[in-house]
Amino acid sequence: MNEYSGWMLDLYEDETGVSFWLLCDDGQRVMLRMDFCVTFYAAGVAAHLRGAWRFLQDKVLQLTRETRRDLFSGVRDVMAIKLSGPAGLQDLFSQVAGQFPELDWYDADIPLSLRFAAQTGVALLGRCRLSCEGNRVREITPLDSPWDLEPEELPLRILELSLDVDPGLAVPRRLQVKYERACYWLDLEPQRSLEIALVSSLRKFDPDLILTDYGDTWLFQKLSINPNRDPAREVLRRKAHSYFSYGQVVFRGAQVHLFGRWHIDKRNAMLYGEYGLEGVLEQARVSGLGVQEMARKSPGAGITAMQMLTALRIGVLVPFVKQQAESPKTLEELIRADKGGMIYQPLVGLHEEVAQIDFASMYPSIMVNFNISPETGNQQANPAGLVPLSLRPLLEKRLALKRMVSALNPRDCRVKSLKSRSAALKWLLVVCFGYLGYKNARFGRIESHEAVTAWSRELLLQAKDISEDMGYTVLHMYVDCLFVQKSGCRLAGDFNILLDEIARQTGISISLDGVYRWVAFLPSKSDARIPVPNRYFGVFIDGEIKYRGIELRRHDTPPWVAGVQLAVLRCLAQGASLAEARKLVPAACAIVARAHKELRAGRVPMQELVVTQRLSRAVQDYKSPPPAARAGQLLQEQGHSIAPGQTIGFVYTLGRPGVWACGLGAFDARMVNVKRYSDLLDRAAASILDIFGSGEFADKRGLLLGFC
DNA sequence: TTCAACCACTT
DNA sequence: ACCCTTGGTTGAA
Repeated sequence: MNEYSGWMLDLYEDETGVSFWLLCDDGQRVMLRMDFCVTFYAAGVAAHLRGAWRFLQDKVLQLTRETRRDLFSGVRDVMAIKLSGPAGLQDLFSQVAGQFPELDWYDADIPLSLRFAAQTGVALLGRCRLSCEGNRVREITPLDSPWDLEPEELPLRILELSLDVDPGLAVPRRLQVKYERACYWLDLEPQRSLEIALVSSLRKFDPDLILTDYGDTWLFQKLSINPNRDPAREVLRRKAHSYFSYGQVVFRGAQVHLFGRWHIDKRNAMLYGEYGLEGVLEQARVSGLGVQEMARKSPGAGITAMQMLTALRIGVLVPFVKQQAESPKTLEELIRADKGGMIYQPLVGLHEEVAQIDFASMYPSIMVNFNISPETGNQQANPAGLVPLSLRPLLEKRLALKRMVSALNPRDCRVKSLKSRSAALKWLLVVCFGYLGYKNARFGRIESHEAVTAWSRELLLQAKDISEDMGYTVLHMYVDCLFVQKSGCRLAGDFNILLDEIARQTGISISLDGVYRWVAFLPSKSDARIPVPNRYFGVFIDGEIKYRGIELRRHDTPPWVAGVQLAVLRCLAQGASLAEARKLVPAACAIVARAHKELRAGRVPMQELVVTQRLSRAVQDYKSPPPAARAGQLLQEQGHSIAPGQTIGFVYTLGRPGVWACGLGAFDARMVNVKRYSDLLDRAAASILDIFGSGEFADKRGLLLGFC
């Protein structure tokens, strides 16, 4: 008998059960094998079940009759289909489900790592102790939990590979290799020598993680080496695809997954930029999904995984496809229910003595506090539902991490990692609400979705009433935040009593985002009398600038325009009060005027003028192609492949087709459409400056140009 | 010049 | 593998 202890790095099916990799406490990386049975279920009318029984009889380890709970329809008689290992489950299931489509199928598509976590209590990235005979595991015990706040640090060996240029824009020539303190460049040609050098680096460093730029979409597509730690495996390749999410088409490049070690392509990872590697690991840890999966999938996949794990633990069947349709509604109910979050239009203009207060994780808190779940009838009195059960630990962990951050000195080296982890958990929480209303979610139900928004409106109105009772004026409310004003209240402490009272009465924690020196709520651009929600900017008492909805926040604002807009804001932020900010308006105008001059003189670098936009469809499917589609067409004519959901970078140019696409080769600076950029800049400047004067910014600019 | 269709983005 | 509106551009009358 051998004993091992360490972290579970990787887990995948093999011929007889599962293979997994352990990062041992003594630094060894070992591969072990374990017997592992898997079960899935079918339910339905007896005749169909008998047919499926006969079909499966000689193909599986065991067939039994059991009773299990379906979240929506209650206890059901089911046929349990047990296999001796996960290998072949997918094939068998698609065969039998194809033959007997009338049956309801359960637990048929649960990721292996979740089954393993549910059965053994050991999750990926978790610590465990093992007893083995040879390389066969006989006993496995968890040594920690994904909910530990400060897990022992995982001593990962990371190898970084990055190209000298974006292969979408130019032909890469060299590859940078980084490992611990080593850092060197390799030539990409001849490929044979590159491969020999890489194989030797892999052997020498034996990394747990290969972190690349464009590894998915380019490098590992091109190379013919096997970068796995498990040499018996081929890499797993997934094709590029586009899908619809968050109301838009998203393009995912092809993927290369490894066995025994991980590959993450930073450029093909969903939200890597938001929370980095720390965040990805945190999401993988709490969701139970593999690191390579979690990095490339949306947080929605993580939430689904967590709900599946909860279902496995509490013995609820996981439907193969969602069973529940929306229950019929009267027209009146439809109209009443079809509302999102509460919005109270802002009072357009500049304001002082204003605080912004936010409910913390409002929607998830509502789901937990009011027991919102498909099976609970959204009644608090019922036993805790599946959705709140899977959400509560997440919510509590994030809160605890945030508390740890605020207890530390901001310069403490642990802060960054804690913040990344907290941001990663936040995304999981945010997406959970959307999933309640998502038609293909396994555990969604539109009534629950609506119950959440109904509660959120109720709570916000409650907060408004409390504020007004306490003598504050509410200037603006938006979904989970409110802006309150009271003369004499200029410091954070002045709002404590209000915060305490709201938290006490609503039962949801609320925090002060900050107190503004001044804040501007902007009107609609088409009609200056009409306020628009959530379009504002302001300066907090500590000098920090906050802005929402203006050009700076948009992805398709060229960096140059965004930069000037930010410079204008920073200029105004130098004033200690609104009165002083007003005095700085001419200086801010001068910044804009100088920027115009730079542009006309051709001194703005091309990269600063690039607009990036996402294509929602194939280039040829546009009826009136926007600039990004025309840029895409140019690229396509040059032989690039352009897929829906892909992001295109382009510069506005003179004449037809009016754009130049990044990746086309040489750019002629004389082609820049100066008028177009000039207008974009004026618009961005006007977004900030118009509110400071009664006249149009454009008029003042004309005057100011005379001075400059 | 006006207007409706179309499109991308934000929260 | 999340739902739903506003600001801006295009292209035809």
